[in-house]
Amino acid sequence: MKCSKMEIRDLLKQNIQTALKELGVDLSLDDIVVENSKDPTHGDYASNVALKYSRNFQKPPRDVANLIVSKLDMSSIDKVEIAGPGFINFYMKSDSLTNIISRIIKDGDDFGRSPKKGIKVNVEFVSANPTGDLHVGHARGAAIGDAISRILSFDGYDVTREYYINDAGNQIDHLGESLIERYKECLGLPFELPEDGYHGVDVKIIAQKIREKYGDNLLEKDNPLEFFKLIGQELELEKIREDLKTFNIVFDVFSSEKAIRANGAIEKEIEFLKDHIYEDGGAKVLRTTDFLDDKDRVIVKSNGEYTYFMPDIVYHVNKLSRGFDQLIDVLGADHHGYINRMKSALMMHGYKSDVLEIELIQMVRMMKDGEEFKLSKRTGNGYTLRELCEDAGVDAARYFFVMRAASGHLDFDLDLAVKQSSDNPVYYAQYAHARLCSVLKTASDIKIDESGSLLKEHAELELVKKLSTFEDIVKVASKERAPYKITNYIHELAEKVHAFYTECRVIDRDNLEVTSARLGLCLASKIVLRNALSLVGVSAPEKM
RNA sequence: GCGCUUAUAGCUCAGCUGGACAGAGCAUCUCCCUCCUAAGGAGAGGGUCGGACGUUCGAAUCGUCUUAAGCGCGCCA
Repeated sequence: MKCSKMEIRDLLKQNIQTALKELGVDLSLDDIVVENSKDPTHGDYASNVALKYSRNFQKPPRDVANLIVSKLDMSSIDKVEIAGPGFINFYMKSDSLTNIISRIIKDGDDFGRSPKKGIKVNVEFVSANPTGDLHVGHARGAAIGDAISRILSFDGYDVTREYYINDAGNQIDHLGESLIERYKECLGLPFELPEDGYHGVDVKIIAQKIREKYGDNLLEKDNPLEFFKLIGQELELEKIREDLKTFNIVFDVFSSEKAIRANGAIEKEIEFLKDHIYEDGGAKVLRTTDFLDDKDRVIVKSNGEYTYFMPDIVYHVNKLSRGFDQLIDVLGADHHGYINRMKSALMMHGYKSDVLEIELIQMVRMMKDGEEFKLSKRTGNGYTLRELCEDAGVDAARYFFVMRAASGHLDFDLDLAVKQSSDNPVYYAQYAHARLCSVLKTASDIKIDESGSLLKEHAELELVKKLSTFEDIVKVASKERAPYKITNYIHELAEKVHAFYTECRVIDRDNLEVTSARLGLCLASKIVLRNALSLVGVSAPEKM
């Protein structure tokens, strides 16, 4: 038997590579494609090398395929077929497929995890202004940002989750002003909410809290606005932190714009960039068109104020100065115009354009009874993350947000998310896990066979094959920053588990050998399902 | 006007970076619990991959053009 440390696909690639070498063609492993056959009549694995490189041989693809096949090492292969225009289909010996089971059981929670790469990645997400509750748009960014972080970390990156607080802009001024008016309202004084202030009930609640905590005389302070700004923001942030915590997300770093601006950081940055800056009508403009942008960007307005872009440059430079090799910003899709200007600014610092990667998240439409809704029935305000967690549950919410490619719009079907049935993909997957746990528990007195050598039923081998692709899926999801690949995988794996469960009865007291082997498969499947679910922040219940 | 994104089954989406008859899930229709959780399984119908041209042995995938939708283009954040 071959060494089991490697995936079968990689073994086949090597096998083909050496065969080609003997035929005088040198290819790297990356040039050789071996895929899991979608169609079982095409074997377990298939390769198109003969088609792809038939030119090198100046022979028809099928002849090339024959040549390659004649040089293959057949020790782990049951049979090989040449099909269609020249595909090589591999049928593996079943033990070479099933010996992954022992490896999964041995690695447990770490199955699929890559060794540390020593690469530091900063993932910035949510970064909502502390001026109100998180809404569903933030929630999708949160779910995706956190899932990306989990996946990268599992794939061996050193990940820091960061939240950027815009606490220096005039949003906070508006918050302070609104709070003062709401505070007056609490005291029974005449009040008038500022036009561009925050009119929501949540601000009123915070005003009440402030009154309860700090008393009725706050307006007599020297600078009540500063006070309300500061306290208000603190309370808002506290709320956001709590909501994120119930959403199962914990940030490593909260960065404050104010702190980053301190000590003349902006002025120093302007000095640093001076060769790329010109004046136009009293404003300072950054020549981003020298790099990737299609338009130069104002960084200092003619009235001397900074645009939003300016401190943001400082912030990104700050992040890089903290030693990160890679920055990832998870932003709403409406920020796409922002990508090239920020990259340009970083390039002025000598960074390559791809140190910063921006994941754009498309809008979420909340659907109920087949219709879109935006507002909460209870408060009349925007529908918040907190309400979503209450209505749909954290697991369903996180799964749904992540289940589609970030670049696409998402229709969030609340009815479906709440439904406890097979239509609901979250329950489908969790149920598969719970079923496995249930079997393992019922048979806890029976020894588990980890070799997999007795597995030969179709449903068993299908499941095994699915298990063996997990490591590959993780790498792809990591590379593409694509959590939805994980949920797709979860669904496929759950499918195979359910099929196996119905087709193959596991516990048979009269046939302990087969029972043991199937228990091994159950355990391995349970482990992989759990690991996959944890990558998207969804729990794997033992019982449902 | 310029730029970005999207277009695949009635609906919501995959399609592994060019391959073998385009796949799931909902929804519709059949069938399956004397047995480890039926919150499950097996099967059926449903598509000229927005349109046109091109590159290639081979295109949903790459290129150009075109149509439609969303978004961005301010000394806004």
